[in-house]
Amino acid sequence: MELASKYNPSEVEDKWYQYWLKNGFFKSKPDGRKPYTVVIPPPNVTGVLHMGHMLNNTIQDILVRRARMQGFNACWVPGTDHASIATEAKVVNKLASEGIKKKDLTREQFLEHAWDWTRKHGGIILEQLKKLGASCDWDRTAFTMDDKRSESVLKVFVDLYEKGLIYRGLRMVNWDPKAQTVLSTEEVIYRDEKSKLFYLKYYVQDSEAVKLTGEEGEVFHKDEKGYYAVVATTRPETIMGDTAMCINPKDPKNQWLKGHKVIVPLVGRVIPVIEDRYVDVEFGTGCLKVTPAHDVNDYALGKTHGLETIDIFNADGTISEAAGMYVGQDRFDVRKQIAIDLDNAGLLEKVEDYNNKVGYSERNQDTAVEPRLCKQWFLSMQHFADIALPPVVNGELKFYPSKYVTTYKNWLENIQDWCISRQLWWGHRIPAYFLPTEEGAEEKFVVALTVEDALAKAKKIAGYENITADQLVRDEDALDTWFSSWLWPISLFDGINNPGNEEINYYYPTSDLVTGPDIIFFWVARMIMAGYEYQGKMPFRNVYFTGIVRDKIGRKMSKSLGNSPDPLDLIATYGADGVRMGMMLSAPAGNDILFDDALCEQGRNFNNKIWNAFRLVKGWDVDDKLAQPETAKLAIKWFGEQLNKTIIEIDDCFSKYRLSEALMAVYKLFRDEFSAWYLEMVKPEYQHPIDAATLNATLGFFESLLKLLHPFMPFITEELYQAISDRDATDSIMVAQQPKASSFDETVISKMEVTKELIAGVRNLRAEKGISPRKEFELFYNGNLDCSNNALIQKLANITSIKASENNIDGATASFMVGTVECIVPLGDTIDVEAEVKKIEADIKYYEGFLISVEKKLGNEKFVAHAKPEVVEVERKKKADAESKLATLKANLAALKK
RNA sequence: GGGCGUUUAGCUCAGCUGGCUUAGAGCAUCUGCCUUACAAGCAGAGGGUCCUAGGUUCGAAUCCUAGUGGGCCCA
Repeated sequence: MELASKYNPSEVEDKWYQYWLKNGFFKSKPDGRKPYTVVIPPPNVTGVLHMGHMLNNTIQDILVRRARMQGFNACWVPGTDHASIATEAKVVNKLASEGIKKKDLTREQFLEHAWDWTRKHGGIILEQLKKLGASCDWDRTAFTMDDKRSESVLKVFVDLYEKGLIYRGLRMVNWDPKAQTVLSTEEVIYRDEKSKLFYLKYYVQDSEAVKLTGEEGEVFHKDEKGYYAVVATTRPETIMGDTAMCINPKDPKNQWLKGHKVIVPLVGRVIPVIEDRYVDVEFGTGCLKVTPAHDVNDYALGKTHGLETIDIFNADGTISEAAGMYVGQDRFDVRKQIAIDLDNAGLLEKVEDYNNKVGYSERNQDTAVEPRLCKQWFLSMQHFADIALPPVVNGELKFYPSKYVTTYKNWLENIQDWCISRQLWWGHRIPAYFLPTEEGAEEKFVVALTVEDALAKAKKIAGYENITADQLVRDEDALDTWFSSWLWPISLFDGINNPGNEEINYYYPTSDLVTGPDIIFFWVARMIMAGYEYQGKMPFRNVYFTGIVRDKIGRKMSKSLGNSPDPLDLIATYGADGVRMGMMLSAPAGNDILFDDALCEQGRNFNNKIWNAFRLVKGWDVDDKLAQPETAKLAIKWFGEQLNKTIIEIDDCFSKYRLSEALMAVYKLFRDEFSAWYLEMVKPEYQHPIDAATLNATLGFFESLLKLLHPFMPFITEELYQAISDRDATDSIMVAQQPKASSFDETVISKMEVTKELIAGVRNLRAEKGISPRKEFELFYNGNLDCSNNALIQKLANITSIKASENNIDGATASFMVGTVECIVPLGDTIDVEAEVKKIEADIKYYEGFLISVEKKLGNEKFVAHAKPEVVEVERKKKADAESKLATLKANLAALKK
């Protein structure tokens, strides 16, 4: 059968994926082998496959496929994440487009819509991953809100509450006014923003009583209405919530304000001037307005100084009744309006441009986060920091690249309690039940897995002995999505509900986690915490942090920029193998990858190279009676050693998670050593048969190469593995074993390097002189040449004989150096003396320069005295070699000039 | 503002414990070639102030100090 000269991935990829699925090669169940476990970072149910997923899952698949081929029981567990804020937002928007408002629905009705959404979109990414070749055990596909995972989450909540680690507290939290939910500190993104600094006048109430100190550095303001203080703020709309003004007790500018009261501009409220060292003397005027309900630091000041808190915002970011003015208007509209009103009232001293950082919601990136006082559920984190820090710091659990250990350490050493409640319906509803209480009395609640348990617990509370189930009101809020994700490596094996079961014992701790550094706190750190808390062991042994996929000019890929290619289009164009290779070639761990279609093109081209090498080998006819030529014996011996050497190199790269280097090693092995050299060495003459021994050895090498390539390029390697010889129905490359090597013969390889150099020298000469490769030459040499590969030199350089140089070779010659050996080719009358002289002179110049640098070293007594003897010896050898080369070159030059 | 990486060819990066033939790879570029597996290919070539300035050392891309540019994390 005639094979096309170009490889067509689209014809083979689906076929082999179906074959793998049909034969259950992706499935894993506990057995006597060692496990190799990876849990997928669950993609959002709202998402579609993007380049980040491509990179991340390609890496996971490479690791998993390789482990499987090393005899491990490889298990890659797929799944998706319910992503409460993002999904709820999408569902709300979808309903809005149908004219349905969330508040018109009951919780149950809304959740029905959300589940519909999830059923419709949730599996899309996983289906797309199959196109990439992902070898996940699909029977294990999980969802963070399926029954087992939900039960695990609620159990853990109850358990941590009973351990006293979960508490309810009134705190200043980050509020997303669009999603109308609280966020954790990690979900706030700070961005630089050009804004304005407003300088507001706060008149002193008893202006007549003001006594200036007259000290140096004093700054006061006075106009016809009396003395006033100036407060600089970026948020003038919050003055309705001001309950104090604060100065630094040591600030000479403002000593005169001590003990006075000032009047909030426009509002007219009289507030005290308090003193606290917290105030930055250098910022603005040194006078700080204190709004305890709307700023974390102000809240702390309010607590210390016993200030009133006035909450002037509604949940949606509009001004509340409590503010007394601008009620119902949006916070940013009010900022503009109040500046005008203040100015008109003569209460605005000045406005300056100012750069500051504003926090935005991670999920609604157009929405500025509002600090807000709320009662929320928190998880105490100190305990978790204490158990999660040591294993990473002492290297028991490894990060690749290791620089992230520092990031991790810094975070854990400055840990803050984790706000785990969200004012959302889509998610795990908090298993807490409130008891009826008097108006204004402190809230009472119980935490329990079921209403029955809750009732039993409630009845034990004094005064509630006769409470009934319908009097219990379950908390409306849901848990932060990460509160389920952090259990992922345990809950996937049902280790929370069913501790010590066969699967958790076998698969846990998992082996490698592959994820982005952006979720090191959200997810990685918290999984480590949960791992030690609930299993007493690390959740994974190694974490591989990928880089961020950017476009070729370094911009992050995003929907709004439209600079992200559709991964499925790429696969259609270059083949999954081509795309996988393109991504991996330039993706060292932790480094961002600047993605360019050209990378995939390189991948596709390499696929084609493999395909054509196969076409060549497949095209040979075998003749059993044919004796094996000397050249083939030499080639086979050498390539066997070269293969072993590269296998060791690849093993080393994988052990350090240097995947792109491992791929580069196997790429060069296939393209340069195997295709460019080995195949040329063993290739029979055109239309001649090959001997059986050489063909078998070649097919064996080819198969080894395919196995080495398989983790990177699963489809083409299966296609060729199946085509290279007849296989049983279940003999797949993906369950074959990787070739192993423990040693190699370096002398065989270095001898061949000299041989290759010599052949290249002859080929170069031909190219330079424009002499056909078909014209045969004799070759003479001067010096100590190892002749064991001469047969190969003759074959590949088209040389009739190789002889030690006699003194006089008839006619003109051309020569080149291989190491210290001079190679001479008689050229008859074709030589260009002038060009040859030029070339030799350039060589002489180089070696003279080199010799000087070496002699400088050796002439330095201190070098000879201090350096290690081996090092000195190497320098002496360099010197001798250079001198010998120079002697030869100079002799040639003299002969040419004669 | 605090902390942590990073800075090597046009681009992306190796370069480990200081010495490895006066600095490497892949890609890109340029020049030849439609040579019989492969033009999605082959054979060559060019391309460097190893960010700067000091220091340590017989010897620095490599170690130290300060700084520049750029990045990330935290506040």
